[in-house]
Amino acid sequence: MSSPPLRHSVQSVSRRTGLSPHVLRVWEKRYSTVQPERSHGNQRLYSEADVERLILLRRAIELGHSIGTIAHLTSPQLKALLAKATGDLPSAAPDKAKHARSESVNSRKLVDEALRKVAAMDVGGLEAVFDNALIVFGKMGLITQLIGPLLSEIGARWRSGELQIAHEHLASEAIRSYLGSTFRQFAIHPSAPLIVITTPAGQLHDLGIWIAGAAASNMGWRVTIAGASLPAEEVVRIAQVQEAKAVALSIIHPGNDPGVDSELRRLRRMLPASIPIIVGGCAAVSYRETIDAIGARLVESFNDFTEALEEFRQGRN
Amino acid sequence: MSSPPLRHSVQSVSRRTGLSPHVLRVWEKRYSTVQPERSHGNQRLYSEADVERLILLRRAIELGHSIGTIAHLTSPQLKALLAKATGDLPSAAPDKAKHARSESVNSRKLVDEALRKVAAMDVGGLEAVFDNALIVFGKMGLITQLIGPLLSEIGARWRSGELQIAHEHLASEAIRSYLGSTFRQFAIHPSAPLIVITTPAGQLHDLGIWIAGAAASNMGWRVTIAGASLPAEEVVRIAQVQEAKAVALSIIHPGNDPGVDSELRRLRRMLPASIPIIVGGCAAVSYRETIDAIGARLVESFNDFTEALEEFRQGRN
DNA sequence: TCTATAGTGTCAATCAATTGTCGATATTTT
DNA sequence: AAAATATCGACAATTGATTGACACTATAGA
Repeated sequence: MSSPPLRHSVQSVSRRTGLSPHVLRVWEKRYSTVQPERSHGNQRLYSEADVERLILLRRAIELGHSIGTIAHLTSPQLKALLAKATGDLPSAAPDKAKHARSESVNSRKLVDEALRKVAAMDVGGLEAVFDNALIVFGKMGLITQLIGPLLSEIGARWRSGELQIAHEHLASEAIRSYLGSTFRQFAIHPSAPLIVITTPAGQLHDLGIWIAGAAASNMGWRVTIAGASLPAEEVVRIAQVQEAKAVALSIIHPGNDPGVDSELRRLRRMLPASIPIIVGGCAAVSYRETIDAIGARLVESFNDFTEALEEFRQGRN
Repeated sequence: MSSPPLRHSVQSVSRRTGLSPHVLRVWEKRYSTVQPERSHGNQRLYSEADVERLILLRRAIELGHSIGTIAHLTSPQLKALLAKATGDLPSAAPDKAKHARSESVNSRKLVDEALRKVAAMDVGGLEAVFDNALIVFGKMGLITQLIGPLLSEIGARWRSGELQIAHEHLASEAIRSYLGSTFRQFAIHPSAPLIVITTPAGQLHDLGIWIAGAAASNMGWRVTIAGASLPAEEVVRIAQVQEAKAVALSIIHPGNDPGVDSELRRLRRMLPASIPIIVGGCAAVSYRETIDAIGARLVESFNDFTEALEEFRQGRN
């Protein structure tokens, strides 16, 4: 009741929407996109609803629509439009898009921009790029379209000597901290299914954990990040105590570590059969045989992972 | 009650908030942002709550809001505002923060409670304890009075077999993510001094990094977390590119690693003389000789660390 | 193929409001 | 005595509003 409506200044709306103050004003004038109140001194005061509407418009434009054709739509209509273009099918291929071009172009641009920030060791700038991507692509898109490709690129350039370890470390920490604070909505229902995420013992690169965690959290799961290099029996302990609905492993680095095979087998042996195991990460395919043998779910892409989550969510409720 | 409520001078508030004394005063005059008590001689005495509120305002401004439009908001409203801008999925958590039950919460009790949560692998509960401590003790107190002791306890109980690796991992991840999201909200002025924090090559336990980072951030520094196990030359590279005012190393685990000595020496050799090196962590004392030899600053306690930061802050401006 | 036109984003100029900084001087703290 | 703070008023810098112009793009039509 006591909530006097929060108002936003042009500048902050610009940050949140990624639209320049100029554009905000000119849209208002030409299309009456939103009509913010005015302050005593005639400055615009946007409501939260205004901001949300502007974000919707921004996303629609990102998909190739032109402002003139969508400015008059109501917010629900805009949402429907966006849902049709993206969310509807997680197949993530808006192929119908006469404008499919724009999406990949923008994603590519953002990755390049992020790479430049990494090369310049500009952590703040990198986070700004993430912020922008978050507006345009949403949380899931941020991961699939920006962070994923970015990591591959960094890896490639590191191998080619173009970037040093320091760059890789900085980027990792920035991504980890960004994901951590973004998907830290731990206030999720206690009834939500819970997933334990880790890497097999011996695996140090833990970035995959955070990416998977962010994705799962975004799908409405409670997430327990169990840290890296955890022996099977410890993973089992956690999963049991927390009554996890699934366990996910991220395998990134070495593609031929026999230790990983045995860890996978041990894990399957010790974990209650009702708890499925999901294995992903760029090196995961190398262990396909073992994964199949123990009946785990190999996910080879992001969509795979989200589908697996969907599938196991109802699982044994 | 017995403890006199801590009050802060303009100077220290200025450093912690990144707002100049001038701004603090003029805000107070124009917008009544906070109304600190006055000393006998009419000097301002800010409470911890005042500081936190100022930090909230600072962050809101960082996000593009103008002081005039937000100065009158209550602190919870400010938090809501910030949540909107960052999380974008805010409405989910209408904080059950009725912890108003300020029964004599002492730190010992909180540590015990936290330990119970860790033993029960209740990550959410652990974070709730952190939240609680944050309110009662403030950021610094959270670290010194809860997280520090908690880590020692966990370590002790792990050695005694009472807790397993899994517990330690869970707690580590929880702490890391909590600290990360708490202190990454700072995007302090570009003019603030910057510190690079890392561990010497070979050091894997990186929790100390996060604790130091949270502390430094709380003292008004910009923080670059450079990740763990970074070779000296990479640290140097980062420090130079980012024009760091200091470099901090956390040494936790092995007390007698000759590699650490040589890394320290290499670091000192390669780093510009104007950039001081701070070394801390529970195993740091073991390297006292080397630390002294290279003229680095050994910090043996939390207060030491904050003092060192004070000292180097003005450093070579 | 070329051109006209509509749709868009950006810019410049100007005025007004907002906000940060400074100087002068008196007082307090160390 | 030196350093830090308080107060007040003045001033400078930044930001925002408004208007009109301009440049770029795509497309319809000649």
